Amino acid sequence: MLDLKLIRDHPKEVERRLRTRGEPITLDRILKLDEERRQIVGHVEQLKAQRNKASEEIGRLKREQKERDAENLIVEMGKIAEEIKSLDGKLSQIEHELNDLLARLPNLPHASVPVSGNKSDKKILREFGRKPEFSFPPKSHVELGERLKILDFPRAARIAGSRFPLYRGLGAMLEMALVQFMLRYQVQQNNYIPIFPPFLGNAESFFAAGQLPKFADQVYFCPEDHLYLNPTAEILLTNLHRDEIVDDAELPLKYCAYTACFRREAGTYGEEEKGLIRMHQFNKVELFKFTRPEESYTELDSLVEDAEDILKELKIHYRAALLPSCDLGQQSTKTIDLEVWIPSQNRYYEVSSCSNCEDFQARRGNIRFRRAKTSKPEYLHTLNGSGLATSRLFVAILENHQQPDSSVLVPEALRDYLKTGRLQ
RNA sequence: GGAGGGAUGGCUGAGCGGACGAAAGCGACGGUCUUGAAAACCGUAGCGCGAUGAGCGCCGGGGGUUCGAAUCCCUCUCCCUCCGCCA
Repeated sequence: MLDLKLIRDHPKEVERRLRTRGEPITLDRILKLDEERRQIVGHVEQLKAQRNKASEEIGRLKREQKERDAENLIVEMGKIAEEIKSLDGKLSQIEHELNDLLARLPNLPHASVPVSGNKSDKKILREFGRKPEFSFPPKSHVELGERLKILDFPRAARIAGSRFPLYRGLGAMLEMALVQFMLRYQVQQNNYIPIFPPFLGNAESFFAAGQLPKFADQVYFCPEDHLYLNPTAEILLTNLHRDEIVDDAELPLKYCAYTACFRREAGTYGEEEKGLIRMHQFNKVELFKFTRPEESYTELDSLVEDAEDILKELKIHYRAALLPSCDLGQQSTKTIDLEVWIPSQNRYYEVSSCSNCEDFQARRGNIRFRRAKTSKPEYLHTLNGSGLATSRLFVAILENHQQPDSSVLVPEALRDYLKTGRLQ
């Protein structure tokens, strides 16, 4: 959520920056509603002041047994009460629409973000390793998974439907090993506090993180219980400190969490997204930070590096890309993606997306901190990043480390978990 | 799923229609005292809108009754106790 004051004071500037996202955003309606609201508020507050004074007077008169004077005043106030009621009604209507419009506005892109309407205009920041070279035609993870009997899409479809994963045998072990390894690494090497959160959340939580109201159609919802299934632990972790004033001495707070993630993926198709690439359910270890405003961008850089550590440990070729303005998620001011090489498709795929949301979520969730005992609470900044999504990592490991005989070499870092160096 | 009891400031907890933005205690902050600290004593202090003013709003959320609601009514959410069911 953007600060309404900022919109009011610099409407043209805000509009221009929002439009770099490539959406035809206009603030006219918001500005008009804000103006109307302020007018009515002025009027109704005046009436309420009058009412408060009279009510006090009535109380005093009754105590002094001046029933008749009190009675007169009560009759007089009846009219004002009605007027207040009608104005309050109008006001809540206006505020409802205003808040809804505000809640759907995306965050302002950061100055360092490349301005472009073309998603391929990302800036490659750095690469690690190089594309593997094969002396044989490399197979896709789908084919490898079938041969090794570690992935079973037909049976997953029987149980739940298309786009659900089913890992079997060493496949199941590998998936769990990745989760274990990543969680342990981030906790022990990079000092994140591990969290095992609920996998469902309420509407308030989904609103605070920015998922609601705009993206309601992308999440699974249990209407009987008013609960939403977790699409990313970012949402759950954002709400760890909702409606709290965090102690300044604790900042920056670094959390990581494993969760299964569920997404409806409504409206996504694509021949190339075969196998595990885009699922309704996948596993992810999430990194999350609450920081002071002035340190959030250096913390974003270190968060990206923390996620990169995992790919380096697993010896997978990847690149880090700064996304252009048109490719930013609604709550993000700046996003850096990590993309791994997928040989069978001859292209890179995102396995991590690290974003600074500045105070966008903090404002929605009322998450603040206090610099000193006596100072005013301020909104803090929230950052999130995958560290990493296992399902796509699983694909990268299979395809990048495959051998001529269709076996797959297990990266050193995972061998202790699997008790074997090779999937075959 | 059934039956009850709750939700008040950083915390504990009183208030149950008018002098209440809210007693009291603890904690916090400032001061006095002290070589320093503790104790004691004195003082300050909630959050939001608004201009650091006036004013308005906020006692779990939403709605209602009333001239006036922390207080009465309806509804939702959450927590606790008991019964039932269950990994």
